[in-house]
Amino acid sequence: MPQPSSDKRSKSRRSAPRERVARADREQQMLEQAARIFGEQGYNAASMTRIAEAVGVTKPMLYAYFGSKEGLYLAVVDRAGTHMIASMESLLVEPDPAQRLRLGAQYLLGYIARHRDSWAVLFAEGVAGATVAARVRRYRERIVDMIAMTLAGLAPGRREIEARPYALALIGAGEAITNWWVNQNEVSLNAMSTSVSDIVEAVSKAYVAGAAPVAERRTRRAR
Amino acid sequence: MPQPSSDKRSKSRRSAPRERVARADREQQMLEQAARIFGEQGYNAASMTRIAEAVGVTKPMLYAYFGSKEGLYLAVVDRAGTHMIASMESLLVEPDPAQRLRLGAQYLLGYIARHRDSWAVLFAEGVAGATVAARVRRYRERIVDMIAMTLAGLAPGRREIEARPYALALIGAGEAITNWWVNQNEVSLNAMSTSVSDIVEAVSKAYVAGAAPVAERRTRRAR
DNA sequence: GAAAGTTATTACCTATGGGTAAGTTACCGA
DNA sequence: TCGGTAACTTACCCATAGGTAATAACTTTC
Repeated sequence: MPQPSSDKRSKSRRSAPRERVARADREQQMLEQAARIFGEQGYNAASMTRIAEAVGVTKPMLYAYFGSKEGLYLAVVDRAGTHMIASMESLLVEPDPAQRLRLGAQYLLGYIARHRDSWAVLFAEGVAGATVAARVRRYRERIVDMIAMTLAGLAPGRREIEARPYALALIGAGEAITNWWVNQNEVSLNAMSTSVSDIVEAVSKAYVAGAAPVAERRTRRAR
Repeated sequence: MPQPSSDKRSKSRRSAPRERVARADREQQMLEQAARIFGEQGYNAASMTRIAEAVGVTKPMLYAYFGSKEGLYLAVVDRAGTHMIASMESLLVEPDPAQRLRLGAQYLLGYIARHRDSWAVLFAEGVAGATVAARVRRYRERIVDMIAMTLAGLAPGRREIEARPYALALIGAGEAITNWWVNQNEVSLNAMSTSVSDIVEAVSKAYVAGAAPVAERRTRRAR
C-alpha cells in the first residue's frame, strides 16, 4: 500500500492545469462572473470560491488579480458604473429634452432588463463597507444628475434641485416595474413599455406644470 | 495566588445575570432589535450575536425563542408585514378613491420615514432563502394590490391587471424619494411632500387617461 | 536548453458565525 | 420551605469564508 513514493510524488501530482489565459482576458472573465454572482446574491452571500469556480479557476487567482473581496467588488462596480454612464451619455446628442427623456426611458428599461447584474450591483441597497458605498453613491448621483438635468431642460423656470425628486421618482418607478416584470409572464414587453412611457410623460409634465403653481401656492399661503 | 478555589468557583462565578424579563416582553425586545439590525445590515451581514448583544442577552436566548436565524427573520417579517397592512387597511374607510390615494401616499411616506427598518425588511431585495422570500413576496403583493385596487377604482373601464405597473411605479417612486430624502438635509419635508403628491396625482391621472387611448391605439394599429 | 517571468494549483491558517448541551439562578405556587 | 420551571449563561462544536505561502507547470527569451 505505501507506494515507493519519492516525497515529491505527493506534491507533483496535481490535477491537469486548466487552460492558460492571458491576464487581461482572465480579468474580464472574472469581472463578468463576479458581476453575475454579486448581482444575484449580494455582496455578503457571494463567496470568492464560488466566483472562482464559475470562472473555472481557483481562489488565489482572484486574490492575485484583485487583492481582496472588496477589491473585486469595487472593480465590478467601476466596470458597471462606467459602462452604464458611457451608454447614457451617448444619448446626450439628442438636443430636444423631451425626446431625450423618451429615448432615455426606453433605453434604461432595456438596460436594466439586459444587464440586470450591473444594475443590481449599482442600485442594490446596503451591502458592503463604507468605501464601496461611497463609490456606488458617486455613480448613482451621476445617473440621477443626468436625468434631473434633462428634466430641468424642460422647465427653464424651476430651480434645478427641484428636479431631483422627480428624477428619483422616475428611476425608482422604472426599477420597480422592471423588477416585477422580469419575474412574471402575464404582461408583454409592449404593454409594459407603454405603461412606462406613459408614466415618464406624466411625471415630466407634472414637473413642468408644477413650476409656477408651487411657488404661487407657497407665496399665497404665506401672505 | 492560587486561590483556594472550590472547583465550583470557576463555574459559579458568572457575570451578574441580567435582569429577568418575561418571555413575551423579551420577545418583543428581540423583534425590535432584530428588525433594526436586519434592516440596517441585511440578512447575511447581521449576526445573531450582535442582535443578542443589542437586546442585552446572549445568543442561546434567541435560539430558545425563535429556533434559528431564519425563524427570527421570519418573525420580523411577519411583524412588519402585519403591522403595515393593518395600518394601511385602516385607510380603506375612505370611500373616495382619489382621496384615499392622496391619504395613502402621505401615510406611506410617513411610514417609510418612521419605520425605516420594517420597510427595509419587507422591500429590500435578494437577501435570504426561499422560504423567507416567499413570505416577503406575499406581504408585498398585498400592499401592491391595495394600491392597484384603489387605482382601478378611479378608472372602472380598465382591466385591473393594467393597474399593477402603475401601483408599482408609485411605490418605487415613493421609496426612492424617501430614501434620498432621509439621507440629505437640503430639502424640507414640505417640499418633498409636495413633489410626491404631485407625482402621485400625475401617475394616477395617467392611468385613468390611458384607459381608452391605449386600447384604441392597439386596435387601430392592428387593423 | 537554462533563466526568468507568468499563469496556475495545493494545502494550509484564522476568524467568525450558526447552532447546541449542560449547567445556574431566580421566581412562583403548593 | 421547597421543589419545579422559566429565564439565562458558559463553553463548546463545526462548517465556511476570507486570505496566504509555497510550489508547479507552461511560455518566452537569450
